[in-house]
Amino acid sequence: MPNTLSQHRPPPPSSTSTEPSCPAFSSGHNHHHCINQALDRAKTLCLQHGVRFTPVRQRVLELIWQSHKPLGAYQILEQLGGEGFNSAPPTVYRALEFLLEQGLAHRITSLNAFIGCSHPQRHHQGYFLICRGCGSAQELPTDTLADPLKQHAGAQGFKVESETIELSGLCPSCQTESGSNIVEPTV
Amino acid sequence: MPNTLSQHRPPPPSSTSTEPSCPAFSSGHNHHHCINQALDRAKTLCLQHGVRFTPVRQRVLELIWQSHKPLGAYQILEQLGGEGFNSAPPTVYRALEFLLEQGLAHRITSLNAFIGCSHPQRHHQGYFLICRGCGSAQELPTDTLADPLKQHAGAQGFKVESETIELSGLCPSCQTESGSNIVEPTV
DNA sequence: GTAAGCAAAGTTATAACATAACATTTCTTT
DNA sequence: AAAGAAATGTTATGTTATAACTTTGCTTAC
Repeated sequence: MPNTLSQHRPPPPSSTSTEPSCPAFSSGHNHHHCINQALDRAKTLCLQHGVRFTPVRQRVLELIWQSHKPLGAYQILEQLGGEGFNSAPPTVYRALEFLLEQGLAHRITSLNAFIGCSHPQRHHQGYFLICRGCGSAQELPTDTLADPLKQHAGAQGFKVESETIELSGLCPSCQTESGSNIVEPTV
Repeated sequence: MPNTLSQHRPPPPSSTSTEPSCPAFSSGHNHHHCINQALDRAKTLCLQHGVRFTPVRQRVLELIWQSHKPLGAYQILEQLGGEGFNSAPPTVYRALEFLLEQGLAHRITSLNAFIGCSHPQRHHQGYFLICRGCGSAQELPTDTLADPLKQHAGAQGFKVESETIELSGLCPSCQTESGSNIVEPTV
C-alpha cells in the first residue's frame, strides 16, 4: 500500500563523495565558498551578540553546511560521534537550538531536518524549495513572497508570529533527467 | 533554557467539555453542524470513489472533527481504545492515511497533528492559520494565495508538487484577552 | 588567583511520533 | 461456498525529540 502519511525523508546516504550535480539547484558553484562564508558570518555574528561559538556549535554548523541537503539531527549526531564529540541526542539538539536562535540555521519541518541559513543577517524565517530528487533545499531570497497569505490572515485579525512555508517538488536538473541524475547525499 | 527547537504542540488536554470560545476563530458556530456536514460529505465522497467508509475510518473522522483543534495520532488512538476499537498505532495511522488520500483530512506538519478538511470537494492542499493560544487551526478557503511563491519557484524552473504552508500566531480572541481566554482542547 | 556564579556540555532515561512485517478476518465476486 | 482482495489485528521496532540531573569549564568580582 502506498503510504501517503509518510513524512518526506532525504534519500538514504551513499558512500560516494562527489559534489551534488544540483547544489541548491544552481550549477557549478564552489561549495567550499558557501561553507567558509557561513562560518565567517557565524563567528562575526556570535561576537556581535556576545555568545560563544563553541567547537560543537561550529562543527554542527559546518556539518549542516556540508551540502545544500537538509540533515537530520541523528545524521549530524552520527558524524559528531565519529569525531570524538559526545554523541548523545541532547548534544546535537542543543547545538541546533543555538544555531536556530542565532539565525544561523533553519529547521525544515516537513523533513524533520536542518539546514544552514543562507541569509543570516536578515534573521527572517526561511521559505524553502525542496527537491525530492536530489534532496537539496534552497532558501528563497525574500520574505515578502507570502504577502497575500499574510494579508488574508490580517484581514481576519489573525496575528502571524511564525511561518512554515516549504514547497516540495523537482528542481530543474532532476526534472530533465527523469530521475537518472538523482544524487545521493554527500554526507 | 527556552527551547526554540520545540515543535509546536497543542495545549494539554483538560477535563472540561465546553465549546471552545474561538472555534476556528469565528464566534458562535454550531459545531455539530460542522461534524454532520463533514460526515455526510465523507459518505457521499466514498460512495462516489467506490471506497469503504468503515467504522474505524468514520470514527477517526468524527474524532478529528470534534473540534477545530488538530489532533495527534496518539490522542486519537487513546479515544479509539476507550471505545472498543483496536488501539495499536497502525489502526489510527491507516485510518488517517485513508482520510488523507480521500481528501477528507489534512496533516498539520508543524504540529504532527491531523484535522478534518473543510473543503473536501476541492481536494487541494490546505493552507492553515494555527492559533498557539487556543490550539485551533483554520484552513484558508483558497489555494491561490501562494501564487507569488509558486511564480518564484517556476521562474527557477522548479516544479512544485506539494506545499506546506502553515502560519502560526494568535487568533483575534486570543490576542484581545492576552491569554486569559485560552481554551483547553475539548477532547 | 581563587571562589562564586553561570553557561555549556555530559549522561541516563524516556517521551512522542511513525512504520515494518506478517497473521487473521471480513467483504465481495463468482 | 470458494477464491481473491481489502481491511484490520498484532508484535515489534525505527525515528525524532526532550526531561532531569550531573559535571565541567568560562567569566567576573573580589
